[in-house]
Parts: sequence; structure tokens; C-alpha cells
Amino acid sequence: MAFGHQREDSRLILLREISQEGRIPRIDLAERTGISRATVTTITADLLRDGLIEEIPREDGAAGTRGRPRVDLKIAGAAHLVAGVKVSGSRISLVLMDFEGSQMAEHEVPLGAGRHSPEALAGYIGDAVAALAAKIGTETAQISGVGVGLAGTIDAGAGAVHWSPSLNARNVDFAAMLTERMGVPTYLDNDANLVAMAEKTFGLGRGRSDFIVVTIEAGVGMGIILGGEIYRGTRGCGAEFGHTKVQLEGALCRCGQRGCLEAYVAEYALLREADTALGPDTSLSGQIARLLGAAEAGDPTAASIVSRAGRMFAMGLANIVNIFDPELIILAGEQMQFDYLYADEVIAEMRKSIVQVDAAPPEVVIHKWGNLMWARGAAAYALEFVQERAAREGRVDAA
Amino acid sequence: MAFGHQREDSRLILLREISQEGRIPRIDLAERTGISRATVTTITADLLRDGLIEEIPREDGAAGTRGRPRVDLKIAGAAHLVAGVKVSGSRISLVLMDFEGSQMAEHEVPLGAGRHSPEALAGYIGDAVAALAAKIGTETAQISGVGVGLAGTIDAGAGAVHWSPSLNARNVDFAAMLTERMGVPTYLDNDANLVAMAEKTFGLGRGRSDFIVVTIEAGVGMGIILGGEIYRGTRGCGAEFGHTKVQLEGALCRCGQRGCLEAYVAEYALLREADTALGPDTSLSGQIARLLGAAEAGDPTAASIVSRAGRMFAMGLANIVNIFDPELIILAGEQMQFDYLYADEVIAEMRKSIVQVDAAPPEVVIHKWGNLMWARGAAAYALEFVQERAAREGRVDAA
DNA sequence: CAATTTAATTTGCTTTCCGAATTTAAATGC
DNA sequence: GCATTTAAATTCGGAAAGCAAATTAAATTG
Repeated sequence: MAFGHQREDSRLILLREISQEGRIPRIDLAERTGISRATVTTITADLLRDGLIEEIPREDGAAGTRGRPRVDLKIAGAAHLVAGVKVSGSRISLVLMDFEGSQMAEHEVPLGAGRHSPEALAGYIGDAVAALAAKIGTETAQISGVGVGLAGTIDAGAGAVHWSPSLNARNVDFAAMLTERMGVPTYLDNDANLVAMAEKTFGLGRGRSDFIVVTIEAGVGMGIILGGEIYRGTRGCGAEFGHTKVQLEGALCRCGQRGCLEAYVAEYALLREADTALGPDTSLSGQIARLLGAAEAGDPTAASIVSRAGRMFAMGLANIVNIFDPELIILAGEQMQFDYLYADEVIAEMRKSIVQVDAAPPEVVIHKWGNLMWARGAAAYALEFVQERAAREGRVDAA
Repeated sequence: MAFGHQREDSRLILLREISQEGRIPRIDLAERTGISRATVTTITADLLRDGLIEEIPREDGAAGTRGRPRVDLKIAGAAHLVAGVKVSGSRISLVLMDFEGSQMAEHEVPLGAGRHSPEALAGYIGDAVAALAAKIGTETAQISGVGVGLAGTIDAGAGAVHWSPSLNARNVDFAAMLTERMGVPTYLDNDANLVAMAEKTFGLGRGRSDFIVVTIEAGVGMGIILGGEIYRGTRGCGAEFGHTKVQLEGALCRCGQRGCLEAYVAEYALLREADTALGPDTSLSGQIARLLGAAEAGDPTAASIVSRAGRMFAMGLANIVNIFDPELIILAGEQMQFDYLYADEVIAEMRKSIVQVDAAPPEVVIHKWGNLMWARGAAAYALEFVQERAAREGRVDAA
């Protein structure tokens, strides 16, 4: 029996397949997974009994074919609840999802700027999750898993925060702390990885197993999906795209080193140059807009600042492509203000800088999303764990 | 039964473990693999019957312990033969290995410079393999697998050569051609990957599952091992470390682009600057020596050339670390003449350029090896496939 | 030489999952 | 309206993998 060796067993494989496809008949499940029809019947019967999946009664569109009609299966939304939490500098954003991935509620609470003690932050998160659950008239105890995204260097496997701008302590076993505080299994990850997760589950990376997500906000982040899994490096602190070097002895980065990509393309990098070129301005975002406007209007200094940022970004991106050879790159961002980095010229320049082979260069897509995407990614991350648990446990005791 | 689903089955897991450990008693196999002792007994009995492994009669050193003595198992060298082939610009290098990985013979034949037709090159390789087999009084048909390493962009999975400096045609289904020509399954890969393979199997990467190998010869290459497997990118043409960009609008590379790492550290890059600084020289390697000597002696121009190459190399290396966060980097090279790139200052500079976290920076080791290491990597690559086949087939008909 | 210790094997059983045969639920033909 | 066809789903018997517990084997110790 394949029981002792706890590798991916067929229950999980089928559950994942159903989840990914949304709705799918048994015969297609057998086809896609290579599991025999007989076994698919047995296992899906189990999953149905356990309340993890449901049959969809009629497939209206598919009339007219002879033979016994296929019966689509889907994930039973009601089986579980998961929450996704994103902690940013100024607030905590949350979403509540059912087992199907449908959003049930969202919630935001302000968070005092600066660093917090781990205990305090765990408390804020716990309270926010409780408030989130209350929105659909339930409570924290009914949630099967919570995903939490945090900026900083995080060891997702161990659930530890090595360092984060939101915490005033280093090397905190934060996942365990949250799990204990809420009484719900909590999974921690770096926020860039969560965007990758969101793209994989709901976004443009759906169905793709190898792609890279680049995010720009205050800094430049990257999430890498290899073989359908988040790649984290050995110590869980790889993918520091923003601190790859694009210039020897280059511009000063806030990490203290020189020549980091971030030191050319991040907001603060443009601001300091804008101040030099256009004179200081009290409004930060206003100043960026002024700079872009001046560049547009033909101001040579402003244009050179913006164009250099774009070319540096293209160079950094090309390096990623040369190393990973991904099939898809998703440029994801919350704000429109980084449009100049996502411009066609920049992408074209990147294409010119990669190693030329016969195969087509990687697809590059731009995906703008709102604030809650981070939290949705966190929820998707938790959902994977909950699916795995649900598949492993024979029966689920939904209250 | 786990038969229909052909995932890694226990036979292969145990065979691999024995192979990796060299010699290991059953009880440790059970311990390490998580397979029960009962099953280990059953499976190893099978493997013994099939002649794939052997018991080692006495373990002399381990006397003095109570209880029934452990009986070490090892791979049966005689079970299979594999060959490794490396095609370089001027010759074909080959090694013959037994199933244990012990070298049985080596062979080298000159190869006319320049490009060859696929048919011709397949012929040369086939003849060379036959000559290799003849060295131990056997023939090609007795070899169970051949690994072949080639420079160029190669799709290892498909066995296709997109482009290679050794071939005068593009997109050749070269593995199939060799398999047919020799009547032995042949596995193709990029030569940088083979060095990684050699390091993993025999070298400093032994027992490591995540590391990176950087090679310098004419160009700069990289092999990436993630999770014990060679990472190849989506289209099998990633890891182009030599063409990552280290300078915007930088030095001209032979690939036609500007600012590639290679354009600062490769032999030809140093040569063209050396010619400018010291005047031309007819002897290529002599000129490099002259340059290094002058730098050593305090010539400021020469020193600046060499030091810039070193700093550029450090920067490229730091980028790799920032992206992958490997536990180990192996700087592998055939020749001593790149010592200046492997100098302590260069490594120190790299360390300063990576993102600082609490965890220790990756270990960096330098490994110099001879010409046959490539071929040994190719053989190790073929060996993996032969092991897999042997584990899958119930019985092996050794002639 | 009996007791002890540890490794390896044997035995009986459980679990998983397949192939083949069968049943089911429709559409179609007459 | 009823037999026929078609395709999906299910049932049934069996085979393989692999475990736990009991047993056997080979050594040391007192």
C-alpha cells in the first residue's frame, strides 16, 4: 500500500485538479490525472461523502450528445473557510474565502505606522480576523486556516520572521505565535510570494507551472513559481530582485549597498533625482507626477531620469530571463504610477537584451490590481494547506 | 497497488540511496528513506536477485558492537556499463563507467575544428564509443546508456540541439540520431549542466540538493541544481550566466549585445584590452599571462583591466546569490588562468554585494579539474537514466 | 553457555487501485 | 413508444505494495 510513504496521494491529486478546473466530470479527471475511472469513482464518492466536493446537477449547455451525460464535480464551498491577511505599513487587509476560493468577506483595519512587538501585532491580526469572521456571522474558530503576508525576510517553511519592517524584534517564530493566539493553523510568507500565489490561483498565472512575478511598490519584489511551487531558495530569502546589481559602484540604495536595481527604479530613487532636477516638493506622489509630466513635456533632465530608470529595469528583467528562461513574466503592481517602467519601450529593450534563441521570448503581461490582491494571495496560500489537510484526513467535521 | 501510477517507486528510491551512500546496511536504508524494514528486506532481496546490488561480506571496522552485525549493501558494478562523451572544439573525450560509477576506461580522439554535419559527428562519436568499449575488451552493444555533452543551446528533455558550435545545422534531433547509430539509449545535455552533474555525483556537490556551478572557459557558463535536479528553464535554455548584463550600454560581447558579463571576464575580453594596453602579441595565452604579470608588477593599466574583470564577476555572482539564495556555489574550471577571478578579493566583494540577512552567506568553493570531468558528468547523467530503467524493469539480462 | 542486543526476515494483513464487466442515463431510430 | 446505441459511471474480484508484529539470526557479554 502507498500509505506509509506519505507522498501525494490520489485524493489530493483529484481535489487539486477539481479545484483548478472549477468544474470537471469524472471521466476528464481520469483522463487528466491518469488515475483509472474506477478509482476516480471510488475517491470522488469518498470526497462527496466527506462534503469536500459536490455534483453540479445539470450542465445545460451540453445537451444534444448521446450517451449518459457527464456529471460535473466542483469543490464544495461550504466545506471550509480560509482567511488571508496582508500586513502593510499602515493597515491590515483581510479577505475571507470559502473552500472554493469565493470571497465571502473583506475587511481592513488601520495599523499604527512603525514597528510593533510581535505580541501586539499578533493581537491586532487576531482581532482583525475575528472581525472578519463576524462579518458573515461566524467566528475565528470556524476558519480552517489563515495565510499571513508580511514584508521582510521570512522563512515560510519554519514560519519564522527573520526581519520585518512591521516588527521590532528579529527571528520571531511568528506563525506559531499566531496559530496559538487564534487557535487556527497559520501560514506565513513573504508578500512578494503571495502575489505570485494569487496570480497562480486566480490571476494570469492560472494553469501555468513556471513563471515569475515582479512587483513594484515601495521596493521591487519578485515571486518565482517553479513546477507549480513557490521557489524560496535555500534559506527562504532568495528572489531579492530589487537588490540585484545593475551598475558597478552605482547609485546608493537604502540597503546601504550601491548599484541595486531598486536604487534606480523605486519611488525614493526617482524622488531624490526629481528634487535635484525640479526643486523640492512637499508632496511625494505629486513630485513623481511632476517628474513624469516634465519628462513627457520634453524636459531633458526629467526625461533622462525616467528613461534611465526604464533601461535599468529592462536590464534587470533581462537578467532574470537569461537565468530562468521562464515562459511567462507577470509585471504586477498596485499603482498606475509605475507605468513608465511597464512601457512598451522597456519591454522591447528587455527583449533585445536576452539571449537570442529560436524559441519565442517569454510572454510579458502587465497586471494591475487593488490592495486586496495581496490578501487574496495569502488566502490562496492557506487554502493549499487546508486542501492538503482535508484530503489527508478521512472525514471533515464541519460544525 | 502503486503500479499503474508510475511514480518513483521504492525500488528506485532504494537503488538511488545505495548509490549515493556507496555502502549502507538495510536498517539505515529503512531509516533514511522511511520505508519499513520489512519492505527494505523484500526489495533489496529483489535487487540482489536481479544483480543490481551486492552484499559486502565483512565490515571490518565495525567489530565490537553487540547484536547481529549489519550487512552493507552496494551497487553491483558489473550490472551495467555507461559511457560519457564530451565534444569540444578540438576533440572528443570519453569515459567508460560501471554501474557503481567506477571508471573503467578513458579515451580521447581528435576532432577537426569547426562545424560538422550531424551525421558525421554522430559517426565520430559512435566510432569513439566503440573504441572506448574495445579498451576493456567489450563492444558498444554491452553499454546500457551513453551521455553526451555539447556546447550550445540544447533541449535535454527532447534530446534536440537547437544550435551548437560543433554542428553545421540547427534544430537537430541529435539524441535520436545517436541512439539509432549506436543502438544504445543516448542522453544529451548542455556541457555546463554536465559539470553540475559531475559535481553532484562525484564532486563537491555530493549529497547537496541545491547548489550552483559556475564554469569559466572560453565563455562563462552555469549549471543549477534545484532539489537534486538540473534546472533547465522552460525552454531548456536558461542559465545563461555569461550573458547576464552587468553594465548598461557596456562592453561589446561576441553575442552582439552590450554589457554581458562575458564581455568583461572572458579570455577574448581581456585579450582585446591587453592588446590596447600592452601592444599586440601573437600568442594568445601568452598575452593573458603578460597581462596578469603586468598587473601583478604594478602596471596601472593592466591592474585596472584585471581588477575590473574581478569586480564585474563579483557583481554577476552576487546577482545569482540574490536571486537563488543557494547554499553552495562551486566555481569550477579547467584552467588555472582564471585564478584572478577566483581570488579572495573577488569572493569577498561578492559577499559584500549580497543582501545581508542573519543567515550565513553561501559557501563558495573552487574546484579545478581536468578535461575528463566533463565526460564523467556526461556518464553520471546517463547513469541516472540507466538506474531508473534498471529499477523499473524487473530483471536485467546481463549478457 | 545463557542472556542480551541488534539486524534481518517472515507472516499475515490492510490498503490502494486497476481491469473487465456491468449498470445507468441519456439520445436516436423506427 | 419502445428497442438500440452511446458514453459515463459504478461494481466486483483480484493483484501488488508495503506495513506491523512476531520470529529468526548472528553477534557480544557475563
